[in-house]
Amino acid sequence: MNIDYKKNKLILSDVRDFNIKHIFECGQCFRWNREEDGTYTGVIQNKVINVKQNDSDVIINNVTESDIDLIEEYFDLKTDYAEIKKRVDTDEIMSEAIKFGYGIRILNQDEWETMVSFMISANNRIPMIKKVIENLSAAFGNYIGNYRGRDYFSFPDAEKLSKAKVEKIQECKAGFRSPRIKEAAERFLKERDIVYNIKNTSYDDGLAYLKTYAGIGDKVANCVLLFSMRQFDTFPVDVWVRRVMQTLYVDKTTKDVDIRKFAENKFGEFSGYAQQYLFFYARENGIGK
DNA sequence: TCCCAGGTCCTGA
DNA sequence: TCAGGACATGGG
Repeated sequence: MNIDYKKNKLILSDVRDFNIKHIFECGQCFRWNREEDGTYTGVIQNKVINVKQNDSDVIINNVTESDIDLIEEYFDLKTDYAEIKKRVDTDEIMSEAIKFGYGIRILNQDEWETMVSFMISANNRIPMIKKVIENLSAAFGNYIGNYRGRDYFSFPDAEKLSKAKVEKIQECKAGFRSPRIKEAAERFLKERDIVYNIKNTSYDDGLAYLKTYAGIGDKVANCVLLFSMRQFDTFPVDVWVRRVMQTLYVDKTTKDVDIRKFAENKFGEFSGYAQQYLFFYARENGIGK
């Protein structure tokens, strides 16, 4: 892969194991939207970024040259996905799932944003989760600018949310999660360093810590660990993963935590990648539904 | 009207 | 420990 910079664009050429639909629609992120021309626009930190793909060329629009490191980190460009696929390709089911979602990459997202986003995901639908996050950003984030006729806002920081009235959070349609979001913001302000250090600590310690937040249970904690803390030996189990696992691997009575442990045992340090291939495969094909 | 959604929390055995 | 219900909100 090569990276060139030209006029607000980063051009990645000869990119392998990279597909924008797979990356942005495999359920790991909520702020990327497909444009009419097939490109995706989203927000990273305080930047609006548009991503276009032509086969093995990927064009990252609306950036400066100094954003190279950020982009490499965010899109996990230094990870060898060919190797990961080899390690996760344990049976025919996984082969099928990997073939289907061949261009999935696990994004390296911000811890705070991921914590709140997945708190919102509890007992909610993906379109609604996206809407609530957009509402919160518009209400409490900073205005970034207009891009292709739409206004964009940064994800609200903890300070702003900690000061917000619960009713105002509720107006963003966060429902019963509203007081939990405010509480999490208050705590995060004091414990920011602990949270940002979880990527350097053990999976077990990180999991235990995250679950002490109201609104973060086993599933959400594992998503946060996987999508923002580079803990890849975790296998979050949601309704889709539960269905596909119960259909294809374990019996119908197996509980979520036991499904997770079964998979973590099977896929080891690559569990998170396996989970993403399976989630995308199950959801796009309605497996178990 | 009822059911359910990338769950979590609380309660009562 | 563990099943069962509540929880905001909106779409099917």
